[in-house]
Amino acid sequence: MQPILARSALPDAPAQSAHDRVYRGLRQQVMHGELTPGTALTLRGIGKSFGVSMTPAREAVRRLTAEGALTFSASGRVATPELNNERIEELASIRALLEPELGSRALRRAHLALIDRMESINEANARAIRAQNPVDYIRTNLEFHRTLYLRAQSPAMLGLLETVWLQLGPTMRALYTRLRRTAAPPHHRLILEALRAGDDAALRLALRTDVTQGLRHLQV
Amino acid sequence: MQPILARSALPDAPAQSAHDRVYRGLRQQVMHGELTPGTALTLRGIGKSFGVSMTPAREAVRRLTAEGALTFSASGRVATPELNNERIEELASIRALLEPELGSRALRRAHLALIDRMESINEANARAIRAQNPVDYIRTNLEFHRTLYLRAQSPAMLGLLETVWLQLGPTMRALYTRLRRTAAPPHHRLILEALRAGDDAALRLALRTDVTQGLRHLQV
DNA sequence: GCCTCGCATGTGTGATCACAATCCGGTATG
DNA sequence: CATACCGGATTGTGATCACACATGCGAGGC
Repeated sequence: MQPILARSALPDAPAQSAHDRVYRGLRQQVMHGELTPGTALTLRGIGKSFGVSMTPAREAVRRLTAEGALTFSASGRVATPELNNERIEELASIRALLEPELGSRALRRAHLALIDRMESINEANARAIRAQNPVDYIRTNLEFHRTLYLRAQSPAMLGLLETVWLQLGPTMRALYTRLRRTAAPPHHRLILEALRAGDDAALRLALRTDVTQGLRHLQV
Repeated sequence: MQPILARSALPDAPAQSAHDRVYRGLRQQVMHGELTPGTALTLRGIGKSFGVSMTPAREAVRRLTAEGALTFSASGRVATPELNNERIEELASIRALLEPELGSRALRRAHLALIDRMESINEANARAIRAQNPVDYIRTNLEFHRTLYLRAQSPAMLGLLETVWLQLGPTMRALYTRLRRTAAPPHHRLILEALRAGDDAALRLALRTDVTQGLRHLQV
């Protein structure tokens, strides 16, 4: 069964140029944790794997480094970021700040169909866990949150949040393989219950703990 | 007298390549309100004004559009963003979310020298108002806030905030010329007082009102 | 006088190239 | 056996070019 995917927020619309295809492709690889921290990339390599020259690859990389999805070494070499604990905690606290706010804004507009959709994504998330598939797990987990936040009608805030997700992508992948979850994240149920009850305070709390819980047990 | 300027947070350090010079130059022009909303730019024009070819200009523009400092029209034309009221309010609410948090984090580490520095920047801000100089006004105003937030030791959060400032740059310029302030922003005094008193709640409130006040009276 | 069509100009895009810096092998040396 | 060194291969950078397309101005028609 095909999971229902909510469209991403940042890249607004169609716009199919070569560098844009490369950008979206790389962005997805990073955000969904297909790359582990410290993975080295080369412009020529990126270009070849997307069937384009260096020029569009360079532009895509510029965009992604601007969003923190990739880092430049001093000599201009590009790689996925290796975050220290301090930075991870800071990014987690930003999530803990933004996500309850987005959830709260979405709450007023959340109708039953949305909750059903989230429920279905959450089941796909549980399947990914059973299948020990880290990429699917990360993807469906973010999908779950994004589906809610899209209802907040706050594109700028969602864009900022996706930037944070992007920075955490490779780290989340490394984290996942380290602790090998076997059960679904318990807070997703709480989020859904709070949504159904229309309880703002409970929703904020559930989102906050879901975010901090996932990243707390990390010792790099 | 030369105002004391706190270094920006995002572009970490030295790194002097051609595209980086262009990036920093454009970024400053946008953030400080040297460009009004809707100003059209061309890659060749940018390149010429910085003495480089199109290539570095293109990369700088990509970075800046990724941060929301510039927008692409459908045909790839680049211009400073023209924000609608909805977007302005959203960005203001993001500032109202992030800035009290950053201020609160800085409060614990704020010593007297920092407050003195902010006082001095605030005087420069008042001078810019008397001189009817919008760019200096915006620059010193942001400098005032950034000087405080740098103490929060939260580079990722400050980076996100600067992205928001960047998006608001041209709009703040347009706003400034519309309402022609004649007095210093009243909330800066409250911020300084809360800092001196070490009062977290008062500081959060003062920052929040300073941010929302400045952008509330805007009807585009 | 106003609108429409068409062409000249301007503009972004992507490919290619030359170049300098960096990295990474192996080899020689202590 | 470990370490320093050297040279070839790899990599990012910036310039330049050809091309397709959008834009806008001017001429012609209504």
